Amino acid sequence: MPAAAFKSVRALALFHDMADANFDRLTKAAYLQRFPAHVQLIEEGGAADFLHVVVEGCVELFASHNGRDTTMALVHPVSTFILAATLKDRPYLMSARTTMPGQILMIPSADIRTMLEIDPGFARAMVVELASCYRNVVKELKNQKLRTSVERVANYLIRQQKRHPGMEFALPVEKRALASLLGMTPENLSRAFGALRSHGVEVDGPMVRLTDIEALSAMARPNPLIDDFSS
Amino acid sequence: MPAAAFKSVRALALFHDMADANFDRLTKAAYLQRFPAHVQLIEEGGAADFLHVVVEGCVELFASHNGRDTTMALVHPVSTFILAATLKDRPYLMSARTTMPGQILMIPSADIRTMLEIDPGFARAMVVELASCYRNVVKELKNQKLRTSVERVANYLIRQQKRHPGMEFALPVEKRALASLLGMTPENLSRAFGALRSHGVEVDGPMVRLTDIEALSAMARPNPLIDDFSS
DNA sequence: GATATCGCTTGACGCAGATCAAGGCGCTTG
DNA sequence: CAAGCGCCTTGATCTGCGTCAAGCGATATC
Repeated sequence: MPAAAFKSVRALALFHDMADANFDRLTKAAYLQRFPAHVQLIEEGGAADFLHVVVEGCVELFASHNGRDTTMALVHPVSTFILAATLKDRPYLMSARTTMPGQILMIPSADIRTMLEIDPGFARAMVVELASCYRNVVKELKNQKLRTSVERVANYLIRQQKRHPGMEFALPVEKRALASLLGMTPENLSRAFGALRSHGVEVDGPMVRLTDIEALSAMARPNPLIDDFSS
Repeated sequence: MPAAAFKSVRALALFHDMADANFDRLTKAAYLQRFPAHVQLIEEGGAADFLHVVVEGCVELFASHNGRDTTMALVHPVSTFILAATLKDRPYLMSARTTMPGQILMIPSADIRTMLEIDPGFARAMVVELASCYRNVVKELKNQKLRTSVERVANYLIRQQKRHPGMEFALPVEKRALASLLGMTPENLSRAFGALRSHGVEVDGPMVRLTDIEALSAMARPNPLIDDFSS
């Protein structure tokens, strides 16, 4: 594995407290692979043979049922996904596909489970990581059940703005995927952007500028117990 | 703590691998309390001072935002709730109230976190427990995003039926709470029951009889990746 | 035993958001 | 450069579900 990738994975909270020897052992058994855009990495219902780490690019987690399907989350570098299935040795609950070219590190699940037994630091880090994942899904569920679609869009934009230093930022994925993540159709996302124009939202292709955060916040009513993905 | 309660808590997977001395220490610092029905135990946003265990009765987890509120989960004996907030030492994301008289064991969060450091068996069990919680919320999110309200009701009934040996069973909570859990209004839950009559669903007060599981399943389309809460 | 209260049901209505259809724009491809 | 395709937008229409309002039955209260 290239030194840069090695270093960035090592820096993850999940692997930070791990003994050096154990981390080396884990990465020796792992594969770092490049993928083009729009490649399906895992399929819902399949066996959880690998823990995946997005090193570069972006991965969309989605789920299907009865012909419908919905985006569950977007995973950005550097973070892991489908940790829980790996640990429980249970089928994946979500499928995953790349949204752009990137690099994925795949670590055999069996090695992760072994490491859990022998490295207490890793076990503790895992507890914290899983607790965070759990809380993030709970927030997403609250977001879905307690807000209208326009409110979800508005709060999404505010959250994105906070991650970016400048005045404007680019949507990280296609609008159709964003719409699905927010639990709405692409048509209604367009209309929502239109409705938010009067609250200082300017959308031009993938670029977004929020010219009046005050006004936008007043209608969006952000709530740390839903929107703060770091707590 | 009475022997019966002690034993049932000890039997939880979460505490099963823990050293005896550590479990004793944990329970010594804990409070077992009786509560009447409809008492709020914790408030969303509050500090996570205790890990709670439902020993008897039933607890409703719910969340509020902007005047709306929604039931997030129903917790039956014997299981823990708000594990993640306890571990991360972060504010609760959900409020909790009893739906009937019962007993709750409250273990100081600080003790749980200490135990995580010193008892590797506990840390491992915690990983598995959190992974299960995470997967259950993911399933709930899929349930919400991929199904109509009538489908959610139908699948809920099928799930309940599986837990009960006999021909009929009682709804575990008031219909209004059930409606909220299923992401709909009480009015629409009534109408959904009406619509399901033609699929062999007979509802009389809190009692439910499914006279034609085949027909019900045909319309509900249960899916283990959404409905199987044990995997 | 009359009355009030609460949980549930039923009907009428309105709205948010899905669906259907058409058209525009920027990209790729020959 | 033209043709074709994918993504997005806009408008028209449909519908699932929420809201509002009234009524019903069981339990509680005096």
